[in-house]
Amino acid sequence: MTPPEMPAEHAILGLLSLDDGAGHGYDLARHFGEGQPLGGVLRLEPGMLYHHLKKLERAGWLTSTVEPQGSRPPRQVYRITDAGRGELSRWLREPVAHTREIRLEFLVKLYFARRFDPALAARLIAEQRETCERLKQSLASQLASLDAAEPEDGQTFSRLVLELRLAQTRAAIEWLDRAASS
Amino acid sequence: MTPPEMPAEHAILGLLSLDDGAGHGYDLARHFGEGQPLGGVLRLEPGMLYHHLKKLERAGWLTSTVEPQGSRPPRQVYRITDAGRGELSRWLREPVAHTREIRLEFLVKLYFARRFDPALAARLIAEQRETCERLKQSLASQLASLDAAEPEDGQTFSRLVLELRLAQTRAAIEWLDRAASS
DNA sequence: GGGATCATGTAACAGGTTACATGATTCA
DNA sequence: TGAATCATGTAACCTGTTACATGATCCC
Repeated sequence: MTPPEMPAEHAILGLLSLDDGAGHGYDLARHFGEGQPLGGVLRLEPGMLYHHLKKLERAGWLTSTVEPQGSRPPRQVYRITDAGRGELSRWLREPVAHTREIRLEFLVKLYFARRFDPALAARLIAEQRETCERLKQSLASQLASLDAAEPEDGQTFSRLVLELRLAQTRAAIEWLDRAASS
Repeated sequence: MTPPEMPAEHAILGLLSLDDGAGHGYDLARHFGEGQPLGGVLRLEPGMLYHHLKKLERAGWLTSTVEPQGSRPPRQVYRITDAGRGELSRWLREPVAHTREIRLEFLVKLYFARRFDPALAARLIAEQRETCERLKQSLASQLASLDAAEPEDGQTFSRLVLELRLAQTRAAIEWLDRAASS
């Protein structure tokens, strides 16, 4: 489970959890459109949304029932399970491992953490900051050992790569500090 | 062709172009391993590499011939075509559209631009800087219009999203400025 | 009557990841 | 004898994108 951790599926769990634990596809879809705060971070087309709902049900994190609507087409109503709530809160407590995941997955975590509980959001931000700080140290030491070795072909390029990562990580840390005080 | 532009395939074109225009899969694979400068940016498993080689041949950017080796297994030798060289140089002159693409695609472009011609690298960096600068202005104005509107629910979160993008874009610009002078 | 909205999907395709298959040869 | 290297791939699986299919109802 190290690589992606699927932010889309956790976002669905989060929305259902905020919304009394239940909802249907069409309703959830609105949150992932333009103009919506979540839509500014994570775009989800209807096709993928329905796909994720089925996957979450297979995983035991949702259950579904059909609700006839009379005139309207019947709704497939999904309800989050205890296992689903457990998975959601586990996910909300873990910072992301890589700087590149901050743009998408961390922002989604932050969105829900803030809505659930400001203290949870504060802890998440603090732990993400620590993770980034460790990464920064690691990158800095890699840079130092590059400088210590004798100059090789391609060494200038490798330094540029490390410097870019370092710059992005530093920017993330500064942003996290501002995020902590809002 | 707007979204990905497949850096892996252009990297293969670039390697062949540097290496007298021809090479075989196993040989190319070494450049994408650990310790190699390109491998620090773009990891390519053998399976995907051979897949890309066939795709590039279908596109007319490579041709292939079989070279028997006597004792060793025969090699499939790929040679870059004029169309392939054209595509490569087109790609090398275009900056990437989004900040998130700098980490992978722009770095690959930069790697080859530097090896082909320092002047090409300098132009690429300058154009990428302009693209980032335009992005920065756009983000800044989006932020300003958010602040001008009356406070809504979720507006704080949307501001955080924009501030993160702005911070990452600013960091990229500063890095590009350092890259220009090395 | 015609378009937007409600509501749920399927199909086709593109791309990536991991693991495995094959089989000879060179080297410790 | 056994591991690493040379050399090329296939298979299964997952994620994601785009477009389309269906059919009713509400509102102008």
